[in-house]
Order: sequence, then structure tokens, then C-alpha cells
Amino acid sequence: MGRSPCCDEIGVKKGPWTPEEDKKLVEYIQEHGHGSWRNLPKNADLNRCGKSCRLRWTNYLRPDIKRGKFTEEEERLIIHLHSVLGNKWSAIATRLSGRTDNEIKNYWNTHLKKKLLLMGIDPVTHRRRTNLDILSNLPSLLAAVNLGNLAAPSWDNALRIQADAAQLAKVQIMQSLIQQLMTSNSSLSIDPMSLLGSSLSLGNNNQFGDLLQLNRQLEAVLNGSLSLAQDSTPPIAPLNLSNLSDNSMVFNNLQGYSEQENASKDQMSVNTYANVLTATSTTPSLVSASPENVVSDKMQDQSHSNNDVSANSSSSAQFEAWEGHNNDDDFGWKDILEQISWSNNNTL
DNA sequence: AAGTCCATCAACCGCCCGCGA
DNA sequence: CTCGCGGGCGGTTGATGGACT
Repeated sequence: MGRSPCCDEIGVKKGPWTPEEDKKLVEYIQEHGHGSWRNLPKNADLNRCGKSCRLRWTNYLRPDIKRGKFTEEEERLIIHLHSVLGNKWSAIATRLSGRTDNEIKNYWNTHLKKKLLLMGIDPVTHRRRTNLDILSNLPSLLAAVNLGNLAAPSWDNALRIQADAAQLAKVQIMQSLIQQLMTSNSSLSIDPMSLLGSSLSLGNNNQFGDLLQLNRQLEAVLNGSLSLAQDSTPPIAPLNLSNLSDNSMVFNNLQGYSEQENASKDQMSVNTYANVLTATSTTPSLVSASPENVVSDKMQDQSHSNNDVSANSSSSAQFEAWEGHNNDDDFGWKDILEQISWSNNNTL
């Protein structure tokens, strides 16, 4: 089907609107409604194409448009909705009264995207950025340290370095985590060796790569996401650990949040709320909520609700059991549990 | 003061979809 | 069923103004 010509008329004005044009457009619409946008310019005595008129009206002149800075609440909502809907700006705009899709899109591209990146979250997938990114930054990071660039660090550098350091710390945590899993006799139905994969052997010269792979796999496990297939590693056996994240205290409390927003409840998995909350904190999300994972998230959520009570209690017990196993460790579970608690506390 | 860089956002472009003939 | 049209959407551009050198 051929594209319909829109502004093919010669001599139609383009570019910024003048106050006179705005006035004409507003007065016409107030009196007659917009009707057919194509006919509007002629009827309103405007030398513009209908499309341009529609855009001007919906994005700028409409009386119910809210101008001014986005509130934190709006920011959170946008981030969340984006994690659910992706770049469906118009759909997102319908949930934010008074904001236009264009405005939200611009705000996303100029502010929120950067904000998430700074937090180490991929704005596209809403997942933590891979540690490969960090490793690729490592040489420059170390060079910067060695060269004494830190003597007068900019805030920008400081933030980056802090974020990178945090990510590296997490690799260590993950390493600790897997060690704990391997030595623990917890009742979790997880096979650490299957997590590790046959090729993994800590301590050899491929340690970093292995750790990264391990990190990703563990993230997936902790997330309860199905994203393992995204990795180049062969799929591993299904893990009952999916219950863990689905039913952690974070998610229990998030359901309350979910209930507050009836308008969007239908499309929002509990998982994605966690994403918003963690995304707005300095703690990167442990929850997968990327648009491409929405389906799986929803499915998970569905299964979650089906097994709510039993799964919930078992996972709580698992948490307690795990915590019990690690009372005297210096890092690892406590950190992770504290992170989750931290998110939890900041939820309410 | 002038030049350059960068962030912001209004506006445009081109594609897609739904609907009616 | 096909086609054409109108409207809507997401991506991109470019003008503008402020910050920085």
C-alpha cells in the first residue's frame, strides 16, 4: 500500500508556529472541533498541512496539557511503563495525564536514559548492563588511577568509577555466592554445577570470563527471569529458584503498590514494579523487566499468582534458611538480602 | 566578546494501521 | 478482498539558548 501523501502541497508553511497561527488554530478548534485534520487548515485559514496542525494542537496548544518539570512520581511511572511497554510513547502518555507522547519521548531521551545509564541500567532492556562493559572500561579505569587522574576527579568520573567499582564488587559477590551454593546443603533444588556449566573452572586463566558468565546466570536465577536463553551458553535445566524472586518480600510489598494503580494493573507484572523501584535507587535492578521479557514476566506472574500461598511460604523459608547458612560470612548473601530489604524499605 | 559545544524540545518525516468504499 | 485515505505513532532533525573556553 502506498504511503498517503500528506504535506505534498507546494507552498505549505513549515517550521515554528507563530502566535498568530496558534491563535487561529485554537480559535477554530474551540469553535468547531478539529474535525478532519486534512480539511482543517483550509477551513481555519492556515497555510499548514493538517498533520502539522494536529501535532501543534496535541503537543502544545491543547488546554489540558501540563507544562513544567516532570515530578519524581512521573519519572518513576515513565521508567516503569517503559519497562513494560517499551517505546510506546503514546501508550505511556495515556497513563500520565497532561503529558504528551512527544514530551515524554523527549524527556526519556534527554534525561531518563542518561539517568539509568548512570545507574548501570540498560535503558533499553532495563537490566543491569553486562559486566563486559565494566571490564572493557577496566583498563581505562586503572589507567586513570595510575596516572593520578583521581587527584582532581570530576563528579562525572567519580560517579563512573563508583559505578564500575560497584559492579566489580558484585562479581566478587557472585563468586562468593556460587561458592556458598556449592558448599551449602540448603534444600534449594538447584544444581550449582548446572549453573556453572561444564566449562567453568574458577581460578584458571579464563576466570574473568567465567565469572561474567556465572554472574549473568546467577542474575537470571535471582531474577527468576527466563533470560538465560539470551546467553550463548546452552540452556540449563529449569530451576525452582524462580520462586525465590517471585515471592520474596520485595514482591509481596510491591503488590500493594500495584493495587494503587488500577489503570495499568492489567499490563503490569509485579516484577516490573520492582524494576521501577530499584531503578530509582542507587541499587541496580535485580529484576528483569525488559520489554522483550514482558511476556515471560507476565507468564511468570501468572504462575506466581496460581501458586501464591505455597510458593510464598517455601521461598520465605528458603530465604531464612539461606540466611541462616551465611550468618557468619563476610559478604555474599547478607549483601544481597540487604539489598532486597533496602529496596523493600524504600518501597513504602 | 566571540566562538564552540552541548542539551533541550518543537516540529517534521515516513511508516503503519484501521476503516470505509 | 483490495485499495485509498486519514489519523496516529515512533524516530529523527534542526533551531535555540545556555554553558564553557
